Amino acid sequence: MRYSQYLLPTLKETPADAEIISHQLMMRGGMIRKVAAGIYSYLPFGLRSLRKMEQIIREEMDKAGAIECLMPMANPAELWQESGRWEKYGKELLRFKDRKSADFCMGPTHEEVITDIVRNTVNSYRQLPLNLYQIQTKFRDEIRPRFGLMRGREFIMKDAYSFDMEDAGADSSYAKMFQAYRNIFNRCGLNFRSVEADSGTIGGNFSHEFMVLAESGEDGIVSCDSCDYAANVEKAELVYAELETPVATQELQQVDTPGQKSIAEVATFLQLSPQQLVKTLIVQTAEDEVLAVLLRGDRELNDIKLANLLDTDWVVMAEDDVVKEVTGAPTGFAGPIGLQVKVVADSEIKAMADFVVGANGVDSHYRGANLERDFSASQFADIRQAEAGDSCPRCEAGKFESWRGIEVGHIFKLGTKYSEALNATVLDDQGKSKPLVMGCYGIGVGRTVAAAIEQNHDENGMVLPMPLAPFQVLVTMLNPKDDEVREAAETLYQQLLDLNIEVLLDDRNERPGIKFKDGDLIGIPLRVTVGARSLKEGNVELKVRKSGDVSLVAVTDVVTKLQQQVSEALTVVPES
RNA sequence: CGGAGCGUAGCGCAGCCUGGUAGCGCGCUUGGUUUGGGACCAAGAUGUCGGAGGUUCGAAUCCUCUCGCUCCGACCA
Repeated sequence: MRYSQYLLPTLKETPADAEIISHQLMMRGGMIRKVAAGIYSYLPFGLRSLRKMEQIIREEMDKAGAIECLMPMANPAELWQESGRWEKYGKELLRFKDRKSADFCMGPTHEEVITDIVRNTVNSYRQLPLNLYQIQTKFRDEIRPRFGLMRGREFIMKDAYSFDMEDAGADSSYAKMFQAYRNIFNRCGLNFRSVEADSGTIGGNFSHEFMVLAESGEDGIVSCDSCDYAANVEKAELVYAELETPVATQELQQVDTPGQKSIAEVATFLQLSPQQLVKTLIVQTAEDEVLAVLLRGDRELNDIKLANLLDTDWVVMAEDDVVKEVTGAPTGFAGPIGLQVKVVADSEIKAMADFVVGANGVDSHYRGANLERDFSASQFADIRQAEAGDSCPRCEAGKFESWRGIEVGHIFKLGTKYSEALNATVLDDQGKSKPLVMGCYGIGVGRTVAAAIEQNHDENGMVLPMPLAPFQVLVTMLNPKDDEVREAAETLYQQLLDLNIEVLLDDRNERPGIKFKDGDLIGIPLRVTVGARSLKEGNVELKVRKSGDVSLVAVTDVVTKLQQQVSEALTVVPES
């Protein structure tokens, strides 16, 4: 491709509404342009990366035995009503009517449609297992789209759905996808973790997320420093070897704490550390049940664990007036002593004695509070958020390390939730009708490219890994008006094209500074500079974008060298 | 959804408080000089000041409504 005839509108300045680095660089590098909130156009340069990502996914999915298909963006309401999600999915589901006033929605995911296909086309166990996937634009009307392609409303997703007769078969389909996903992200050259995750509202009982490690990640994850356990903090289990309640040494004593509401304030006021306090949260469940939750002062509630424990869809912090009603005090002074509502305590509380709690009165706390003697909890459980330094639940010695991650893939075992709702059954070898056991597997295509930039950039611009880079080689023709320079660059360009190397020739009539700056910004992995100075000696300059290493290479050798370096950069060492 | 902020040229912004000819930088066009890290000179083009209504002799500026966008919050007990 010739730069002079291409559309690659780079920006010198950072657009005001781009918050994170990948969004800024994708805008500045002429990859995307915003059309509306959370909705983007992919310009030619960005599309090339996207297509590469898609191709890697296709190859690995095909290799794992999945089959590509394509389902519609517009879904009829009937299917969604049948699964019950027309009501349940909420405002994220973009609904509209056709000219006959029939209800439709833009597909945010395609369980309904795929299950409909399979129930109408698959009748026998002999046709299984089956894994169908598509790469399709999804629409989810997010509350708050942000970060460019990272959380858009319209976005490209690879979604796959597996169908098996038995649970064991579904496990094997899941395992294949797990490995395919590892292969995909390895091939992209990404630093990622596969972590255990909560399956959320999609349902099912087992799930892994694939997280690209990056500071800007929206998820917290922990991984063990000595075994391969890793999990989303929403899910990460905590274990305590033995929790012995220390002997109480203090009497319960009320203390005035004027205006001291937060844990930090109370701890400072009483000259104690937050670990010596117990915080009492008043929460409400989806069913409007109000209860109190106890946590060590420095810990954070994991509301997903709590919701799972209580077998409810969600829990929220109670409103101030509810807190007042339950505790008799404004928020900030709740405590377990004398409370009339159910009390659920984090297991860790068992290991505490002589702690401080709210006294359910304005500007009042208790010191020297002790379990059983002063109050009791109806249930102890793991309900707090895991943190760095916590012990690994899977191995003896390990401690958690914590990371921020960008969720680029998520795989679920669905079970029979959708097949039962949509009556997708097949006959087994006994001639008996059985619901299919399903799994579903997603990858955010655009998000993965954004995550790759998030992980691979420097102060001058993008440093995309070779497998995702829009072009492999940039040939910079320094002075197009110099015949020798022009001819040498043109020849090189042609030779690279002949070898099927993806090359962008910067033949613009611009000053060198502009070409170098743009070259750094767009981050093509290998850059050859053809200029009069080196050419006099029969050389061109080869610069590796990532390392910044520059070397003089003879014109006669450069093609071979480039070919070698491109192919090396595309070679992935397979996982053992 | 709650809170905050912003909509002025393609991009980044000033002007608004205190109403009176719509500006700056970059980019763009033309000509010339330049050509190894975002050049210089000269001459240009470009705006429903997000939209609607109101106040006023007069509104980018004041008032009301509306639409769009961005950020923050959803761990405070």
